[in-house]
Amino acid sequence: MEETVTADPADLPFDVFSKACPSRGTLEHVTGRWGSLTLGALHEGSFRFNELRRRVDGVSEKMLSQTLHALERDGLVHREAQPTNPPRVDYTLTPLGYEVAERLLGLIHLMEDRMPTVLEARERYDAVRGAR
Amino acid sequence: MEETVTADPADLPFDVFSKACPSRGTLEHVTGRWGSLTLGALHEGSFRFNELRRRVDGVSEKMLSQTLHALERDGLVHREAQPTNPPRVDYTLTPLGYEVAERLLGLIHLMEDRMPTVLEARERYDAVRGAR
DNA sequence: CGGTATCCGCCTCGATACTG
DNA sequence: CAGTATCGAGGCGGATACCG
Repeated sequence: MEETVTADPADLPFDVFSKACPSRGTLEHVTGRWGSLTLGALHEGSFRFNELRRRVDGVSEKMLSQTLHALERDGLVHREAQPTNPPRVDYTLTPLGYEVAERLLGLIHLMEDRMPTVLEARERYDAVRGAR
Repeated sequence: MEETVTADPADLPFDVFSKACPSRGTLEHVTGRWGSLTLGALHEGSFRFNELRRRVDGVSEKMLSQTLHALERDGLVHREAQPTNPPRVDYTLTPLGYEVAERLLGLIHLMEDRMPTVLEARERYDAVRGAR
């Protein structure tokens, strides 16, 4: 077993395939459109709000704020606010967030790496069905 | 075999953090609500449409169909239809789909394993801010 | 069985304006 | 700078009906 997690999945009480399981919600925060990109960015280090906003191309203030709150609540992101003027807030990953980001980035890099294959597959698919 | 990707990410032309990059779309198919669960299920083997529907608790016919089409178009899922009566269609992962599912499951299992920590973090967060 | 077509509510998301 | 408040459009997704 090359698993680094501690137990056999079948023995765990949390099964993401089950509709009611809270792990599904957290998985959605992590893998969601902005969640994945935010965690990916924070893996590189600490960011301030607007730095993050520029890094994650296309995210709105509202969605970034919402995303950060969800990730903070799940214990993946740490928010450090300094009561200065102008205010300064730094976002970093927690140890758990870092573990999650590692795996997420593995996935992201794999996707980026295999995009030529994906693009070829799309062309083939569209060539057959695209006559629509 | 540790890293199976071939190049340094910085050298690749596909950057998921860029709004216009097609890799972002594929990442969303993979990590999306139903995409991730569908790939996770198919990692266990071949499934027929309604088997999959039962396995992925809560998915509707429409969304499963839509999800499978997107994944097939991206070259992650192979669809094998037998022209029998009644019809029989089997879905399996392509080699690329299998690679992707491996990483995705790594993430999913980590999340399931760490849910106690997540749940604690939520309680702490809600205790402080929940007094709303 | 394995889907597609259509309708439609709701909730996400983006744009804008405003606050500390 | 670091957000919150509000609003309106659109698309996600469920329910239903129907086809091969």
